[in-house]
Amino acid sequence: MENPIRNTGSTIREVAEAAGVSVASVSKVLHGRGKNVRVSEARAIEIREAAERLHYSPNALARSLRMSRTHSIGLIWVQMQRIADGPLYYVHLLDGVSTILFQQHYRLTVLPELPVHQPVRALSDGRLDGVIWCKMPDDPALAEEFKHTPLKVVALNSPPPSVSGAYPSITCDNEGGAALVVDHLVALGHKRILFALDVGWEGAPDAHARLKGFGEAMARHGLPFGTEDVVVWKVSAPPVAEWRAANPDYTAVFAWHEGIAGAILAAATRAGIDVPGDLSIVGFDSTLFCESTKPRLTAVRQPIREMAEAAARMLIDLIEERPLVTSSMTFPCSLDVRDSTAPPAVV
Amino acid sequence: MENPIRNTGSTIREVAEAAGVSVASVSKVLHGRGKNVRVSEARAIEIREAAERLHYSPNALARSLRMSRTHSIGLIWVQMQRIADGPLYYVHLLDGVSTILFQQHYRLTVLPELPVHQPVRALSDGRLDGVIWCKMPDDPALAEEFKHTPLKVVALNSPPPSVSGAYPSITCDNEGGAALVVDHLVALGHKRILFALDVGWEGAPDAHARLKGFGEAMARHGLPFGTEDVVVWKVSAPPVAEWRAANPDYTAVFAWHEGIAGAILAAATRAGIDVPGDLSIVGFDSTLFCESTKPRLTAVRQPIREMAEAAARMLIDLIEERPLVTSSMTFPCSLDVRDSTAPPAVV
DNA sequence: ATGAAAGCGCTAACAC
DNA sequence: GTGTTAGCGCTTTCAT
Repeated sequence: MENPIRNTGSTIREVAEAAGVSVASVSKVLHGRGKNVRVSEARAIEIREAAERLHYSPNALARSLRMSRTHSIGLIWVQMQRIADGPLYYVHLLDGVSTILFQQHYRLTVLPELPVHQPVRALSDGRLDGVIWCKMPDDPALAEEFKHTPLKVVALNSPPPSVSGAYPSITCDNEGGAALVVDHLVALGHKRILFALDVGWEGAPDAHARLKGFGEAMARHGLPFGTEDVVVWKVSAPPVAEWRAANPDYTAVFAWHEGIAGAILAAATRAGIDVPGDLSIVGFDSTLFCESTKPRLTAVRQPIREMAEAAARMLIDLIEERPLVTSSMTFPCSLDVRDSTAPPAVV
Repeated sequence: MENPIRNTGSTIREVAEAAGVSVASVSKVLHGRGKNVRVSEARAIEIREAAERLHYSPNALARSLRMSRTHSIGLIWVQMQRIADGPLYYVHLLDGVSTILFQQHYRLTVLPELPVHQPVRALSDGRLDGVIWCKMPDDPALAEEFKHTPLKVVALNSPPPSVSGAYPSITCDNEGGAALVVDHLVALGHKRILFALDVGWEGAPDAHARLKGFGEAMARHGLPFGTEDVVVWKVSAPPVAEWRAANPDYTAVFAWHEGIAGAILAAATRAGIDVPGDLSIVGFDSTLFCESTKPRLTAVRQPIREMAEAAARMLIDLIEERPLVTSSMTFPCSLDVRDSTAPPAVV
């Protein structure tokens, strides 16, 4: 490209020429920078007029290059896919993040994909002042990358970093949330409960934490729980009928997220299994989706909006070099009991 | 800021020095630019090694400044507010736009707010290659601004620009969608139908188009329709009970979007009005929300995801200066009949 | 109060 | 093949 097409209007230099002054004065008047530059009111007026006449629009790229500051932050949510079709987790997340960001005059760039090779380095290309990284894996390779970049990060819904204090981290109490489910089901009279993961997400830290909390709560109630009680099913076709036929003693299913819970519910209904009469189903992430199923899904609610807001605030503090109040926060979960759970049928 | 903190790692110059070559060679090897520069394989290897050693990360800002190209596009959806709580229109929109963008290696910046004064100029600051502008008003002041900026725009769900060919425009057939509603209600036996707008959105072009289509369809069926059949209600508290008491002859309500439809439904239920027995209710934008109400809402579906994808494709064509196939597209709507409409009670 | 000039990191034309 | 250099548009120091 020999003559790169200008994608901005006129430049500060053109304004300076039109007004018969130096670029320094224009910069001072139009953007209030350059504290050693003093401009008389008469000149200032001429400058503003010239800028108006030329439809001047400052080039933010040039400014950012100079200042090493973009006022844009990135939101990383790998595997987000079709957010409208799946769990509404990401929607609430986006809501919370954007609320704070815009109110603080930051821009939001969404990054649903990352280069597999050296993602941190790729992010450190100057365009972003910082990133909110959702479900960041606790990967030593990433930690190594962080050492060589000044990129600011806060982790959201990620496992605690193995190097303590490596980056601030915001999570919900996944284990406590899982315990809530067990307590609820046990109180209803359930004794044998299946835990369902979905293909492609088996390694998700959230999933692990929920499974862990589940196992511990079962133990606390003196109930048996082992690897045979965990399945990994495809959201597109959970083999509920087959599983049911082979395992008639289970009376409840706890799905690690509400999307797979919905899929299991649908499959059960198709197979003629009554929910909650024959089988209780619970999900994680209580969203609009849980209201739209039939029956409505009992689910754990994590305060994702508040968590996202906290993450955004923390990141801005980090960027603007304000001291951090806490370097990590854990939010409690609660349980929204709806219509997909009931006492087990008396056998 | 005297010593702006570098927010990127090492520079191309440092790599050049480390490898004992010129910056031109580094640029060529690392980014494949500079077609007049040829580099031997041996040198290339040294350069790559040096870059690795220094954890080099190219500065995208500098590159963009030089190239006048950022590979970022903006999505303008003013008044988006809490997307998770309201109609899911914006979620599907985001879904469609991001799908195409990421697949074409563009980044997405979301802009839920715009400066009231000279928004176009503010957008033309070099950071965005183009924008998808949702519900852009047909404002002469905007048109004037567009004349002085090279910013690429495609309008989504906006009225056709008064200056023809000013910018590509993508809409759904709002009038046809409204007609679908009337046809459905009339077929059920309804004769007197209320049209509901909501406070703050009375001026929305979409709302107008739907109202227009509604009136025309009523006329086509030989049914009366006038200003007395249109109300502007607050989503937070639609006065359904009062209206009902004063106007017992209406048997159906057509709300211009599903959010207000849901609010009307809730208010009716609270007032002891049976839906659809006493009153049928229809909304516009058939989303997950319509599945979550009780009864489920009959609503017009606009293919917003496809529209958003088309807008993104068009914008990229514009930016990359490929000839445009069409400068405007209108997508047809359909009607999702659910449980909130039924024949009117026989009086 | 004002201007000249250096430089942020990069690309590409041009010279050798 | 390879290096030199002139910008992209801006901020800021330093001289006047």
